[in-house]
Amino acid sequence: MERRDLHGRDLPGAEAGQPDPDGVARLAPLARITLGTQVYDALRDLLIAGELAPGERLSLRTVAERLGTSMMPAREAVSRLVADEALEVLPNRAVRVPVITLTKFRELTRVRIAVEGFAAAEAARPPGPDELAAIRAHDAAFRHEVRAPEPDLERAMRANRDLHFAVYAAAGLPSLIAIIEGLWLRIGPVLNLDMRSSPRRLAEGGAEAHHARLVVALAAGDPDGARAALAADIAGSAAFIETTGRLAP
Amino acid sequence: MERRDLHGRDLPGAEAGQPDPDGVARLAPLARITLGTQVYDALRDLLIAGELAPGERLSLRTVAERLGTSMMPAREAVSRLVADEALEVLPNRAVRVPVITLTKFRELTRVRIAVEGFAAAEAARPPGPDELAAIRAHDAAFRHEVRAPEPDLERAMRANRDLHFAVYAAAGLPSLIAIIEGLWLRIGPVLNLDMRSSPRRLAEGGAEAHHARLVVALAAGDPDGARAALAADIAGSAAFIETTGRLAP
DNA sequence: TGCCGTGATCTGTGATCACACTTAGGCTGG
DNA sequence: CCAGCCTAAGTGTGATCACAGATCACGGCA
Repeated sequence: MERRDLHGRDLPGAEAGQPDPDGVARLAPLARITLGTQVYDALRDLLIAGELAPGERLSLRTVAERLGTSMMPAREAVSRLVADEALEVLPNRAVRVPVITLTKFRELTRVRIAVEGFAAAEAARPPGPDELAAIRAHDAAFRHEVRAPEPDLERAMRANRDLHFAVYAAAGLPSLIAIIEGLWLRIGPVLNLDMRSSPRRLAEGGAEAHHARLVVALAAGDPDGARAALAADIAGSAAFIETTGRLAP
Repeated sequence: MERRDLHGRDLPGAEAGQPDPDGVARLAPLARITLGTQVYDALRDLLIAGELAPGERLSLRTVAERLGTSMMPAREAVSRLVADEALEVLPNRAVRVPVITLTKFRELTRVRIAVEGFAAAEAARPPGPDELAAIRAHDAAFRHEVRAPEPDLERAMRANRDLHFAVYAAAGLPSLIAIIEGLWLRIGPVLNLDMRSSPRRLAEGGAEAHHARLVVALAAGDPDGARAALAADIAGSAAFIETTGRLAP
């Protein structure tokens, strides 16, 4: 779903099998992967997966030691996450994952509906055949996981995420994807934490139906339908989160 | 326009005049302003103002020395700006202002129209009286500056920026403002650099007329009208930039 | 018993040093 | 005269040290 998700550098393609005419020409420039970036990705995954609860405090030294590096890469990673508002520094200089208030959550939801809805609409005019195929695959994976007698929450949420970002990728606007990733980074903790606490609700929110409508609209090249379906999906999960009442006032 | 723009800490309000009953109670917590943040703000202003040309290279040591700090705050500032995609590190580890390609510019423009257009629509339902007054003031300042016999480019662009962000602030969605600031940070260099090279074009782009329509729509509580006016404004200035042909293919 | 000073400990911030790597310029050898 | 290497200056990255400020628990005073 994301440009750094492979957690490694681009394969230089130097398999050294049979010699390749102008093989060097197809060498991609090595992806710069610094320690700071690796720490950033690690913390980022923890946040999106909801493994860091809102309000939980972080320590640069602890993070550094846990990941086997010095304090410097941890510093860079944390300061980047603070810039993304995925972490915050209290006036005491303490670093923690932000506690989202109810009003802030609603605000983020409105912004998500606008931005992600726009992305879905753009994806619908029209998506390429392989993009549509990828979307359908993630949709099927999500449906299969949710309908299973023993649903694997982890896989279901990943399928949901992959489905969403496959749609956004089909919009062909990379800068929009970066924006959406920033939004997910901020709602990830509350969203996935609550989901984790009550797994079966995953199926009840109507996500399955929304996804189905979304795929149909995309395949039909119907921007407004795609936007509406995605907005309903977001609104549905947001409403569920609000019912859990775990948000600060 | 922005939460850090004052470049200083909140006045503690301790004037030590006549004693104030529970005066300590009204002390606001001091705003945390680190050196790294100050460097970040300084570079940020340079970028938005177009004083750093696309392709221009930066050196941590140079920045640090110029601002009278050690290398550390410069590192933090630059890494944050890289995270915002307002700067980029080449595979050579060199840091420079990104050169925007024509396709990238068009993509950013489409995203801007969607996001900022949404903000304008939200601002129109309806803006508070003082918000509307602020918007009108910035609009008047811009018009006055553009119509002057000897237009001050600097002031005109600042009035334009203040007008836009006053509208976005009226939408009441802080996270949306942060997103838009990130977008402006990336188009700032190309936009303001080209504007600077041909000052008089400022008046020709029709910005004045678009602003007028925008203000009317906002006052009338007409979301669609506001969105359309703002979209036309963005599209107009983008079209002008493209005609200068300074963008990389 | 309740409260406030006080110490050790831990926090983020900034400075400084070490290192691998890139780049540009001058020199040498043809 | 030109191509080649090769040194020297400059780059970002990472580690380590120093320090002011915050936190928390213990112990003594009221």
